[in-house]
Amino acid sequence: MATGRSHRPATRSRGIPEATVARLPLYLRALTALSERSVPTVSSEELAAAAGVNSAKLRKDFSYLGSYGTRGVGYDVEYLVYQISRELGLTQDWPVVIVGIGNLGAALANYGGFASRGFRVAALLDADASLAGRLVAGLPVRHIDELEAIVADNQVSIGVIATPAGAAQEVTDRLVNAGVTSILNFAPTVLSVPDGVDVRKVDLSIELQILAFHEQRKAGEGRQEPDGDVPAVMPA
Amino acid sequence: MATGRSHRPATRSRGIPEATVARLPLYLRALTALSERSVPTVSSEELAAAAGVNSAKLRKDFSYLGSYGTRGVGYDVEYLVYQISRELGLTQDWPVVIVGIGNLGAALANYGGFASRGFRVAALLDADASLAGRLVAGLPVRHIDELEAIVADNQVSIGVIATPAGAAQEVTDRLVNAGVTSILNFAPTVLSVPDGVDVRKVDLSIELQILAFHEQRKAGEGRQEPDGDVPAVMPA
DNA sequence: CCATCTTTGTGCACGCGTTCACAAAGACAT
DNA sequence: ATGTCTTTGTGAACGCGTGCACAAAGATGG
Repeated sequence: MATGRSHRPATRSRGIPEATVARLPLYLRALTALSERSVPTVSSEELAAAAGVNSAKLRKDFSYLGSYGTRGVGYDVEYLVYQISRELGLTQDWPVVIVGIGNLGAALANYGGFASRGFRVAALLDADASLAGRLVAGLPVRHIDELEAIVADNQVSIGVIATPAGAAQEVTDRLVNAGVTSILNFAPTVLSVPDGVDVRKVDLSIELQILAFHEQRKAGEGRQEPDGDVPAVMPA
Repeated sequence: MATGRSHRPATRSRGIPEATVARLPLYLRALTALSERSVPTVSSEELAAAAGVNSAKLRKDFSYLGSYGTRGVGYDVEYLVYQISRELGLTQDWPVVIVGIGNLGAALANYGGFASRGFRVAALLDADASLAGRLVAGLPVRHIDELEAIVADNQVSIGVIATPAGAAQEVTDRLVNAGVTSILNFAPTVLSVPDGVDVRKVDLSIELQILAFHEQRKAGEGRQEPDGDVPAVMPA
């Protein structure tokens, strides 16, 4: 089994650390909000508070992009919006297909955060033929068998998987075969992909489990734990 | 403005590193799949492949929980499922409320990964009164004004926010006031919470933007980039 | 033109996370 | 019982990310 690498082991793409790249969308959102309020400039301290990060970290992040600030003044909001957008590749059009139009797929199709950032939903696909033709977010749902043609015709390079876990790998294989090189996976499965294909995973229940861990710790803070205790079930 | 800390700066809760905690749900899922296939034992190598991680990392992760493996054999699947579940606090019942029953909220309510891991949806809440009473995933949608009573009556400690960004902070304040101490936030906003309250964020569009960044890098690999060039728009 | 004040950009140190590589431990065969 | 073989558990090294703290840079006022 060719187990594809899901996420690069901290590849520093063109000198920009992965951790910084992951924060750029955060800054971009905060800056967009400032821009809509016609705020001309912003200091690292203010912007950091708005984005929920440390100001030193923010300044270091920006320093990887270049020296876009003015000492004593701060950063020009519009200019920075442009620079970050360009760096993230959001100044160009990214056609995406969403596969699996259940509740989650519909939520994604309706999500305003996509269209406003250069992402264009090229098509909604589902294996359920009875869904075909129904309008979701103004787009007709199309049958999964049209996948290859749609990807080719629209030069789609990004696919979003919102199918049940069982279908995710097959959909992935078809997407990759058709030419998709980036996949956002909402299905709770580990996907195998060839080298050169990026996969990012969003798992709804994992986050909840992490919260439960910390919540348990809070609750059991005063209480005496049996801790190293042996459970009822013993190993073979 | 009291800007609440969103995520602890790598607090090592009870000796278990945060990074390890974040991977435990991954292992748990892989182990559950093995358990369903009645596989009795599994080696770190096999399990690591199934979970999509490095085997050395997996062994080190498990070593924080204790010595649950048998050298020369591997790990007992059932035993490990139990240990990880207990560590994550999934052996107990966690009532959660979901606020904002749009497409995303409905998707979350229907998501099977919750119920199967100790999470019980105590209530679905929405500000839209016309939704009240409608059944989603077998549960009636209730009005947001019932929030405080529901949280108190069911001893809810975990809240899930799937509202539009504009409503997220107000909902958060009400949840926290009512006694919720862990929040999973799907709204694209930075939430302010008092100390002692955990917030985890899932942002649908951020992941897509990170993919776009890498995709752009792939596309522009051979091409000559102007790179440090000055854009048409100049800063003030 | 000079002094002062604000805010950036970054050198440096520290700590966490990852990975390697191997000794210890146990299973299993003879 | 003894040796071999498999696989765990972990010591140690390394690299990345974070945050402090400050010098450099520029704005602003006199």
